[in-house]
Amino acid sequence: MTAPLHPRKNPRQARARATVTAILEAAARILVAEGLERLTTNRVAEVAGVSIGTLYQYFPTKEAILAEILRDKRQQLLEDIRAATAEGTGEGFEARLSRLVEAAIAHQLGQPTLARSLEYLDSLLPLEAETQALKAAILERVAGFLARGGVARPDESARDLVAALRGMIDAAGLAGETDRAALFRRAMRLVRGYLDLGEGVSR
Amino acid sequence: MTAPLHPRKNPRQARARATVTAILEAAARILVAEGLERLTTNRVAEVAGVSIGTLYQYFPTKEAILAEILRDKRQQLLEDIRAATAEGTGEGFEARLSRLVEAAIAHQLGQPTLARSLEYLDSLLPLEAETQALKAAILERVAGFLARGGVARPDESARDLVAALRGMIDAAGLAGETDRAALFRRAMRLVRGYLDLGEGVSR
Amino acid sequence: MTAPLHPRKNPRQARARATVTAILEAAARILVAEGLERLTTNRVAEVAGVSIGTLYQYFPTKEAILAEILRDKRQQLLEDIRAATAEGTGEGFEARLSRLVEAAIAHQLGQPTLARSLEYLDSLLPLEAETQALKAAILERVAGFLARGGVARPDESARDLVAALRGMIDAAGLAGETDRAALFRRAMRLVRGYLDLGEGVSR
Amino acid sequence: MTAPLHPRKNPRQARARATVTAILEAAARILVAEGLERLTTNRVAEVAGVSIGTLYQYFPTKEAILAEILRDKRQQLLEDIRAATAEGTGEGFEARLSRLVEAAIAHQLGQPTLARSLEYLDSLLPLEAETQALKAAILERVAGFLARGGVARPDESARDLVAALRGMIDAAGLAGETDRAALFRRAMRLVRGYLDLGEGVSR
DNA sequence: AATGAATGAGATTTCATTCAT
DNA sequence: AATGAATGAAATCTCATTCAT
Repeated sequence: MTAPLHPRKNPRQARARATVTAILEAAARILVAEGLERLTTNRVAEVAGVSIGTLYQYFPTKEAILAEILRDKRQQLLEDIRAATAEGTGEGFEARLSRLVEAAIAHQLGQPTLARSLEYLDSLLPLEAETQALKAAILERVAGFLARGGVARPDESARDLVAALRGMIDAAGLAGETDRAALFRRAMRLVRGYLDLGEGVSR
Repeated sequence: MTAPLHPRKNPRQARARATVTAILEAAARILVAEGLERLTTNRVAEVAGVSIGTLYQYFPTKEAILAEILRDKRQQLLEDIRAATAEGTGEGFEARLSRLVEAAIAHQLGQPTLARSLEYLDSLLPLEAETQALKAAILERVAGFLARGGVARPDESARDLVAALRGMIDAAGLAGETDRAALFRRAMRLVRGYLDLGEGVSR
Repeated sequence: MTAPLHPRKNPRQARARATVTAILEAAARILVAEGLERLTTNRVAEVAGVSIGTLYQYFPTKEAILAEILRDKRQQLLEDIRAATAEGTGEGFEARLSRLVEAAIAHQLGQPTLARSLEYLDSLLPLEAETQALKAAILERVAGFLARGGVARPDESARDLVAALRGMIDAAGLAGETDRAALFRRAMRLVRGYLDLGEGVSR
Repeated sequence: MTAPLHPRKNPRQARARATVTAILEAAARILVAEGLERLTTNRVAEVAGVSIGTLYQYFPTKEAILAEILRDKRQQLLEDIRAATAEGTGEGFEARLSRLVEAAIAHQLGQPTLARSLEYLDSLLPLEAETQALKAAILERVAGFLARGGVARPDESARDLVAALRGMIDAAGLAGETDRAALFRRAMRLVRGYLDLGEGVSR
């Protein structure tokens, strides 16, 4: 129930690191192609080309594998958001906002099955602190950015916008939409509208 | 996989109807309280107070039960949307839009676990035609409403708005928000902004 | 860890009761013939002639099966001891003592592997209250009997005698001894000696 | 099953001897603290501070480790019994008997978990010849001692007494008894009674 | 119509042991 | 001599579904 979601061993040798990578990639591949319910530890091991015993050397439970993937994805998103909202680039608020929305689209549009599965996972597992912290850090970063842009109630706004964007991008992905530029324009309209930024040039 | 998702029998007698209702309510209750992965057919039967054999008299598979619940929910949402967007009430576009958003909040905010589970189910199952048709009908109805309001690309806009609203309301529910009026105001801001309706009186 | 050791279902139909009996008998048979470490749930189901699923309908864990067997054995021993030490039969202390020793031999000598396994189990499992209570009841009954016979420190003496007797009978069984009369005479010598009863006629 | 239970290598070098000792001590420690079922070869290696590969350099199977521990314990008991029953010390039969019982208590009372596990092991494994021979040697030594004291059927008596004593001491240990002097008095009563030695001064 | 006993494929996980380095 | 990554048979247990009554 409160089983550890952390990896079991820190792989020391190069071979071991390759094995861990293979397992994570295999699991992600299955998630992308078939979804959560088709992902079994046996299948992960098989796709990764390792034995089931090896898988369990590095991950104490199936959930630990999934948690690791989710953590990786979130970590990556957080870094993209940091880059998009970084200070001192000479860019204005709106330019940064654009890059934020672009990052969200890049993060989500490619693999809707994976994104959906991970999101469902998040509500499913009593996720360990670090992954929850990443989620909080993402919201915090966005809220900070909004606050510097003069937005009222930045925490609430960050939550609203992140969730609305995710919903919209996810639906577009499921509907098979691939024109990122068009999606970006609509997403910007949504965000700017919520923030009462007026017409803007990016329209 | 290609098993029929329709109920096996058309319950004609009162007792049979009561049994079907009990099963659906039991399943919904489990979904609300514990989520999809804790829902087993044996548990549904137990909670419903019928035997597992009886359950399978009325539903050919577990998925059929879930599909029925999803169908019911969607049917209800469709009707609420129809009522909100009905013509000839003397109301204007914006008033109807408000009622649409209110319907969405009413539909989603109460039971986030249930809503999440059903949404995940939707992406999970090869859902049967009728349920998919309901989803399409909902989008179509919203698109028609938007078109009558002069919105360009109504299909795309309907999909965007429904998805963004769902994401935002869902996140608010998970975050424990209960102030519907405040949520409504922000949702309206989102929708009006996307539709470029200008400031408005926010109702 | 603290999983329930009680049966899962109370079998209502005759068939179900027969199944439970078959499972318990199969487990006991494996214990007698091969010992604890060869006993697996799959083997128990196979020997019982039921499917593994059926086994788990009635017993939540492997330990629950073993606990039930141990409980049954103890219950039976307790009843034999009660009969042996019952009041109002007109018998004297020594005659009852003889019957007590006879009961111990009858209980233990036949199936040394079973007895050893169950004893080891006892120290292994955090056995549930009822089984522990039976153990205590047995000691209490013997202690009460000794007290009525004028023995000092009856609790301590009961524990000593029960344990010493069990050890001796167990060793005799393992060594292949089958002459119960001879074993009985030595056991009586042990017990009478410990109790300082002098030569006695039963020698 | 028919695998050799002897160590694989004769550790000639000091380091190798230290490794073997570390492994045996680690296994014993786990046995004392957690019992047989928690003892795994990987855990033994970890606790011993060596790699699993190294462990298998010195012991062909897990059982070989356990057999070695049992052999050591038995060897030690045999030596204690030899010392207790040695001739030419000017002591009489009863004094030697006392020292025998003291040796048994010293051997068994301290670590009931270890003792239980080893005893169970004995009945479990097809133990290798040397360990069985030690067991026989112990009984033989006790039987010889009893024979010199004029006891009839010395082999049988040795088996009975050793087993009864072990049972009694084991139960006292499990019950948490720590007063060795009191236990010794009762043990002597048991032994003297069985041997018909009369009241005695109980030392 | 209803029951509930029974099924068994399949999932997760462990652990003694091997072998390339 | 030592390491530790890798193996895979085998164990426990679940749960959707069937079918005799």
